[in-house]
Amino acid sequence: MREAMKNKTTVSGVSKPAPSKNQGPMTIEMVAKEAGVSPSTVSRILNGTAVVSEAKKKSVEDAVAKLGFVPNPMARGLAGGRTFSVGVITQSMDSPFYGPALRGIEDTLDPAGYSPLFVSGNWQAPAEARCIDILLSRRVDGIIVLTGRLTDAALKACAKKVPVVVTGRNLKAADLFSLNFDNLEGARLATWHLIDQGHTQIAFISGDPQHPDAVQRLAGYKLALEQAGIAFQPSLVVQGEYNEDSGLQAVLRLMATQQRFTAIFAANDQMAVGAAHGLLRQGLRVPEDVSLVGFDDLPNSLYAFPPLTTVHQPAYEMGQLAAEAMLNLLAGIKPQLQVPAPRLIPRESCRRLNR
Amino acid sequence: MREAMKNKTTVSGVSKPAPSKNQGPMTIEMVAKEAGVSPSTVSRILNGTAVVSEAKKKSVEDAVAKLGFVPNPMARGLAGGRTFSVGVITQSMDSPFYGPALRGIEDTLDPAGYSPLFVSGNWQAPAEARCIDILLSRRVDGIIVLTGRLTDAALKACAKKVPVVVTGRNLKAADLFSLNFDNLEGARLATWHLIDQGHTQIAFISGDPQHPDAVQRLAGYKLALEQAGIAFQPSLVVQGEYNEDSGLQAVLRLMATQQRFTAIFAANDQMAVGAAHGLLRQGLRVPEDVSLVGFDDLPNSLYAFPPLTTVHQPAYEMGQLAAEAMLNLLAGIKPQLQVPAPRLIPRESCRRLNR
DNA sequence: TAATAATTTGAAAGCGCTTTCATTGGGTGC
DNA sequence: GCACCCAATGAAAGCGCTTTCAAATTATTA
Repeated sequence: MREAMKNKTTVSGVSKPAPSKNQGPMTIEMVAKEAGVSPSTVSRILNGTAVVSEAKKKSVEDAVAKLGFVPNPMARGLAGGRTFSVGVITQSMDSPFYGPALRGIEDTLDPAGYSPLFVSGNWQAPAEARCIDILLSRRVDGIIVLTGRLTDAALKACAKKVPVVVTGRNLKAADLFSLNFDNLEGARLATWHLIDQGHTQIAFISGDPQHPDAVQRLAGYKLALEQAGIAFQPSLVVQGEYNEDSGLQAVLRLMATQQRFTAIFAANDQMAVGAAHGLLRQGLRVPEDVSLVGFDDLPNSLYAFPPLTTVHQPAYEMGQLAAEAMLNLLAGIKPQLQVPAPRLIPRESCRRLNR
Repeated sequence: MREAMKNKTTVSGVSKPAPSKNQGPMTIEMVAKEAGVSPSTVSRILNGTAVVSEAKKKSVEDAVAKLGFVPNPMARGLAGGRTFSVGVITQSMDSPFYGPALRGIEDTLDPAGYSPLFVSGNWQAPAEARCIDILLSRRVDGIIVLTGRLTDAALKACAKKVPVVVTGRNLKAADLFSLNFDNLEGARLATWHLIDQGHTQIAFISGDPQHPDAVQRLAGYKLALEQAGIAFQPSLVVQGEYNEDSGLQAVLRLMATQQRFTAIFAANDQMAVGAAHGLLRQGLRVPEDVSLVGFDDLPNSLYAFPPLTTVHQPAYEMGQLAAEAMLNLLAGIKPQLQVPAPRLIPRESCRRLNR
């Protein structure tokens, strides 16, 4: 079997376009002629839109293979009203956290014949709204929103026009599916891990309270404390902004208050890494002097110093799930998907407190 | 205004014919009517394709604004043969190195009215070839290839069909522009920095030699050595694979050889971080016992432990430049762009050797 | 076997836009 | 004032595909 000959659109080799008097781009009509049927029939076979006799089906498939025909998505889009593309609103193309989710989306959409269209909202509601406009103007068949700051109402309004899948929320509406990771439980787990190791003075570096997950994670922290019968101390909570530097600053502020603590739970890994630097700068070692737990399990956290104990958030799988949900929605099926439960990943940034 | 009626493009539902004349998607014809001109004129004004009287121009613009008209890209694509989208082949959506480049591309393309279409090649030539096929089948107006493993010939072949911009290479062809970062000079700089601090026994963790930049960086290392009159010792070179773990393994192998060295230059930051872990595991401190230099200046390297001395590679700017070059190519202009020179970023992972 | 229903198939009408081509009014030159 | 040219505009022909709609074919029933 010569694979090489099969596909003339391929670029991988030095493969020149076939010598045949390949006039301009290939059309469905040429396939029809080759197969000895009408263009309508070819279209029907290509899309599985109607029953066609086996014989014709075979001959069309042969013709398609022989000519290496690929339908023009523009024409398809124009005529059929579908573009086979789904918009994805992420916060930043290079976010260490959303990156894997994007990959999951791509990997899931691709085999289904859909292409993702990524746009960045940069953590700003107006920018995200603009993203939606751009995507709608590109006539995407659906939109996946990775968290973000849009109001629930805006999302529901969007879902009136195209199917929407959103992560990090809990809302229900027609043509709108939401996937939510259990941030509260994750944070509870993280805090509990520290408590379990004998810590009672646990500081918390929170994220921006504008962010629903930040709120949830704070709640999880409090819940664990409560379950352990430890009084919540507001002065042990310092706010960061989900990035490294803010974690570092948070630690500095925390230490300036003279508060005593033996452990820190940071609401995400980036802040935890920043915190580790802050501690070090103050002459404190992790985990000898202070235990540290993060949240997210970024790929990098395994190589943090020391390797960071954290709560695994399955970003790649979330991407896959979101894409799958979108495919369901697009197919008119109600998605029945569930996000994996949070899992604590113990590494070397914590130590058991011995009194 | 009833939103519910508007959405006839929805895929999931059975689209009903518009109840009233005015409903359904807006078309250029409606704008034409509103402005009292012909559709052709509207098109010409929208695209700036021909001279039109000021008066009509004004009235069309008003009509567009009033109706909130947005041209259907499918129709535009079909009729005009352009999609206003450019394909971008990256290696992985979540690569810490290419991420910023993607952002640069997005930021540059967007204001010009182009949308990027990102696809991942996963460091495999066949996958990249498939990416090209996908992009071509989507009828992108041009393709930006971020490094990758395709052969030069394949790229040139691709450039016969659409304009191509590629990073990490040096090739010339019609409708093909390449942007190359000076990896050799960067590596020379890094090595020289160590030499300058008194190191003479400098190990090198190389990247996969399949990779042109890996080869260049090795050459830069050798060049610096030569310039300093230090003999190149093959046994001080160990190969990694551009990821953290391979850096760690490389250090382990290096130490197993009993080779003496006071510094390591890793061909990228990820391997440098891995190397730091490997050294630590062997009881060696950075920089007290071994100085360490990386390459790339990943956002994260500032928060490595210790903050990593590295060679800054302007990924975001590279993305911008690539996009700009593509816009030039698309406009029929020959790009005259240049990549910024490598810059050493001294941080805390090196120390001066005092004898 | 005639008549009707069911199944395939092809012809043709768009989808919304760009672009060629022809037309309309002026200017211009003599 | 007439032939001629140029700029501005509109009519109409696609771009390549999907999807009616109706025709052609085959299966079923009386």
